[in-house]
Amino acid sequence: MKFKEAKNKFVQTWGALGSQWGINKTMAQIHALLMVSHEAVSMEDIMEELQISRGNASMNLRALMDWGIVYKEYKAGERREFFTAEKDLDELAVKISRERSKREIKPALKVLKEVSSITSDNTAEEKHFVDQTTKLYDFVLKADNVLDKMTEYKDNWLAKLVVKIMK
Amino acid sequence: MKFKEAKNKFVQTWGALGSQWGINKTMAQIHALLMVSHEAVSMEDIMEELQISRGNASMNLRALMDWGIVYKEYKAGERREFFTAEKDLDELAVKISRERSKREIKPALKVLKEVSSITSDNTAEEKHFVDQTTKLYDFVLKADNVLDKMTEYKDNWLAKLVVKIMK
DNA sequence: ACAAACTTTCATTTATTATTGAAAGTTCGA
DNA sequence: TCGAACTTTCAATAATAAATGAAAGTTTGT
Repeated sequence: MKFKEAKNKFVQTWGALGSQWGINKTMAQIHALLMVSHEAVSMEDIMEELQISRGNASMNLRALMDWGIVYKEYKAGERREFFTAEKDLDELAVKISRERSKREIKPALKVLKEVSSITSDNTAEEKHFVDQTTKLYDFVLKADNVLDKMTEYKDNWLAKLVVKIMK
Repeated sequence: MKFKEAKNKFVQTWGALGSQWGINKTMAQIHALLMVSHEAVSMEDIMEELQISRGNASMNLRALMDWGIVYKEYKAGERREFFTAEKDLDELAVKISRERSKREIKPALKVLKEVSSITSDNTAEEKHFVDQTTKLYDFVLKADNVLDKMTEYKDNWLAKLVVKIMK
């Protein structure tokens, strides 16, 4: 396989993977492209390589920056902006975890707490509902805490986790 | 909040969460509904509660059964089929992890291995590509192994992980 | 072997989500 | 302060994904 082909395959695969995890394809592709670029890339070049419009590039770059995993860079004497991705994988995972926790898990926890707190008539049906949603709340809370704790290690957290868990 | 309202809110929330994680809304809603039902539910009742068509219900129940997190149940003297969800959360998490690993992570790993194995000319560009995709391969492989190891505990794995990790 | 009771399939339709591109906005140098 | 070079916004459009529903399929009791 030649470099260009490999790069393209990587970008496509990363994009498809993104879709399956609820991240829009172009966003994941831009991220992939920046991850494997050895130097910062202009919006123009991103548009060209991925064959996407200016608006699309702009919006998804903004989203990636909101996630904190892509950065703007300014080059001396250049008017236009360049972009780079976070390339440290531990850091990348930490940021993605934090964002998903904040955006999705925390709000879900809030709802779980609410719905598990209804004052139930004691029908079997309602008792089961309260019981099950309470368990779910506890479970998700615990999982969220674990994630948080793991990412606190920050540096090399996955490797450290491997050590802890394998023995 | 009344029971019916709480149940509905839970089902809606679970559905929305599903979407954000790449699982279709109805599939997640059916799963939510079954999770909090104290007894097996017929297809007719699912259609009624979620206001969906027969075809939709059938297809998503099939998908949930393929994931191994919803089961068919037969009641004595009843012609129609009833459905229940896996209610043990450890078991549920294990099954979801296994499936996502099999369907998404493993294939991605295959591609990462491929693209990181190109014979690079030694341009900085190509060297960086090989380096970065190799790192990514190692990272994803390690993460997948951790997931696997964790779910091997099966019983109460999250609680055990909490113990390991917090100290 | 038939028909009632039920489930599955899949071509068509509908809903959702992503993308485009042109206009508006911004920044910077002269 | 003007205008060139660039970026952002957002209404319109296109692409994708999900849902419908009627026909085909299956199972079971008689």
